[in-house]
Amino acid sequence: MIRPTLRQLEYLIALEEEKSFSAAADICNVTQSTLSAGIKELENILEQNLVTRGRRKVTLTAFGVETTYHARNILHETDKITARAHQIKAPLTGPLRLGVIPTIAPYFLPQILPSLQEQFPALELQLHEDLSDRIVKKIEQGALDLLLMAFPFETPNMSQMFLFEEPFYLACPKGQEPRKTTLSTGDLDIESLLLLEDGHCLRDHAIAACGLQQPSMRKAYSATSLQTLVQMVNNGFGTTLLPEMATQEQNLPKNISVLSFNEPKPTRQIGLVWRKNSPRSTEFETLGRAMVNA
Amino acid sequence: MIRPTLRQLEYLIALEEEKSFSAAADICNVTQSTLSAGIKELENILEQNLVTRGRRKVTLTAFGVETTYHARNILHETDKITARAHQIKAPLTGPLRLGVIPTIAPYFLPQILPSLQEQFPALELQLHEDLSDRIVKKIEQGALDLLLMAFPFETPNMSQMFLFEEPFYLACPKGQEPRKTTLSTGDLDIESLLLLEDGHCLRDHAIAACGLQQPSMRKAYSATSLQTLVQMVNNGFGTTLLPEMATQEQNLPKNISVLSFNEPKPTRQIGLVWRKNSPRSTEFETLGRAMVNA
DNA sequence: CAATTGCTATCGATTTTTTCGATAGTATGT
DNA sequence: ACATACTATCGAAAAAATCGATAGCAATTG
Repeated sequence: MIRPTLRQLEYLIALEEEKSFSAAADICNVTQSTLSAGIKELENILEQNLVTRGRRKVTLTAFGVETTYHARNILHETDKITARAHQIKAPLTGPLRLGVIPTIAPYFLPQILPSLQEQFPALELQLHEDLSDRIVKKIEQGALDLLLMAFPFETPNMSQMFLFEEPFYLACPKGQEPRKTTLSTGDLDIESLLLLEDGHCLRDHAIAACGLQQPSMRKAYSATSLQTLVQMVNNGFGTTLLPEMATQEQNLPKNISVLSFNEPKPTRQIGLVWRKNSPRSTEFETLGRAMVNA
Repeated sequence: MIRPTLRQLEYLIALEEEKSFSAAADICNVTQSTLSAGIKELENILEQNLVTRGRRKVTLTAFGVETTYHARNILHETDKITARAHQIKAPLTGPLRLGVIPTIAPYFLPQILPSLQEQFPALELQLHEDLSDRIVKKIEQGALDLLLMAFPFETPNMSQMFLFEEPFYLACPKGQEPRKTTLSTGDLDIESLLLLEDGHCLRDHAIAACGLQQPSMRKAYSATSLQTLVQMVNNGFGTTLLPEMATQEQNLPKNISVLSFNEPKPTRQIGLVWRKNSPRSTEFETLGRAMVNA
C-alpha cells in the first residue's frame, strides 16, 4: 500500500502554519518548487485536494485541516521514538530485562531493589522469573539482557560475574533438631530430606554442596517452590536445606529451627550472566557491584 | 531534525513479526539486503540497538520491542489519513463547511437538516453563522466551501444557485394592526418600523423590497438579531418585516400579529454560493435541490 | 494601462536515496 | 567436513527528491 511520507506531512503542516508555499518551503529548508511538488504528490496519494490555491493566499480544504491535525500527531509520535532512544543512551537507564531464578527472586530482590532504584532511578527493570535453563535459553535468544542466578551452571558464550557465596542452612521442625552440638553435612538424614522438584538448580546445588548421592525416588516429597518446602518442614514432614537468603525470620513459620553447618559449610554461588560481547557489559558489572553492596 | 522513515518502521515491524531478516524482507517486498540496511539505518538514526543478531534467530532488544509498539501506532495513524481520504471521495460525503447568514440559520436549517442527514448520512456539515460579507470573504479565502444566503448580493468569481423566493410579512403588536383590509408596501409607517442593525443583508433586502428610503437615524431602534427584533415588537416598540421562515408560530411570542402583503409581495431570494470552478460544483447543485425539496 | 510585485506551477538537470544482485562471512545441523 | 540457513556488505542500477530557472497569473503601483 502506498503511504504518505513523513516529509510530505511536514510540508503540509508548514503550509497550514504559513498559508504560503514559499514561506512554508523556507520553514522546511527546501525550495518552493520542492514543497509545491511534495504537496501535489501528497494530494495524488490521497486522491483528495488539500489546499485551495487562491491567488492571494493559500487556504487548506476542510480535509486538509483535518489531515494536518493527524499529521502533527504522527510526527510527534515518531519524534517521541527518537527522544526515547536518546534518553536511554546513558548507562543503566532505560529497559533492562532481568531473568531471575525462583530461589533467588522472592528473597534477594526485595533486599536490593530499593537501593538499585535509588542509585539508578532511570533504570527500568523488567523481571522475568523462571528456572535456570529457561532463562539461559532466553538470554541466548536475546529475549533477556541479564540473568541473576546460582552457579555452577553451564552458560556457553556468556560472561559470568561472581557476586557472592551463600551458605546453606538446615531447616527442621522445632524439637527434632539433631542431638549433636556440631552439624556437618555428613550427618544429614537422607531419608527425611525434602528437596525441590527437578529443574530447580537449588536442588542440584544442595545435593552437590553436601556431597549427597542423587536421591533416587523422592518424587513424593518434591516441592514446586521453597515456600511450599518450608511449609512441609513446618508441618513435620521432614527437613530441608535452605539458602541463607531464605532464612530470614519474616519468611519462616514458627515451628522451624534453622541450624548452621560447621566448616566447610555447604554453599552456592550467586552471580550475573550476560551475553559475551554484549555492548552493555560494563553497565552490567556496575549493576553487579551495586547488588553486592546493597 | 533527522527522523526515522515510515518505511524503516515498517521494516522493524515486519522483523518483529518474523524474527528473521529474510522473511521480513519478503513481507515488505524488498530484498534481504535492503531490509538489513534499513534496520541498520534506523539504528543509526536512533543511536540505539534494536535487534540482537543471534545466529539462530533474531530477537528485538527491549527498546526494539517498545519501539515496534509505537511504530505500529504511527503506521496505523497514517493509514487512517489515507483511508479517510478515500472514504470521502464519494459525492456529498465528508466535511463540508457551510456558511449561513443569521437571518436564515435559526429558521431554515432546523427544517432541512434532518432531511439532509437522512439523504446524505456521510455528509459532515460544519456550520458557520455570520454576516453575508464575512462569509463571502471566507469563501473567497477558501475557509468555507459553500454559502447559504440571500440575494441580491455581490459575489465576484462565485457561482450563485437560486433556490427559492421568500416573501416578507409585517409583524406588529396585536391590536395595532393597520385598519386597512389590504396591506401594501406603500402603507408602511416608516417611523415605527424596526430593522436589524447595519451589516445584516435582511435590512437592505427589506428596505429594497418595500421601496423604502434608506432610514437615516434609526440606531436607537436597531437590533442585533431577528429574535431581539421580535421581542421588541412583542413589547409594543413598533413593527418590523419578517421573512416567511421566521413567522412560524413556535418562533413567535403571543402578542404579535403577522400580516401578509398584497401583490406584488416584497420578497428576498435565497440561494447557494460557491467558488466558480470548485471541483465540487455538481455536488453543491445536488445539495441545493435537496434543500428546496426538504 | 503598462510595469512591478508577489505569488504558485512546471520543467529539465542534478544530487541523493533506495534498492537490487551478488558475495562474503558465520553459526548450525548432518 | 559439508551442506544449510542465516545476515552483513559492496558496487551498480534504479528511483526519488531536490534545485534553479522560468512561466503564468492576479493584485498593486506608477
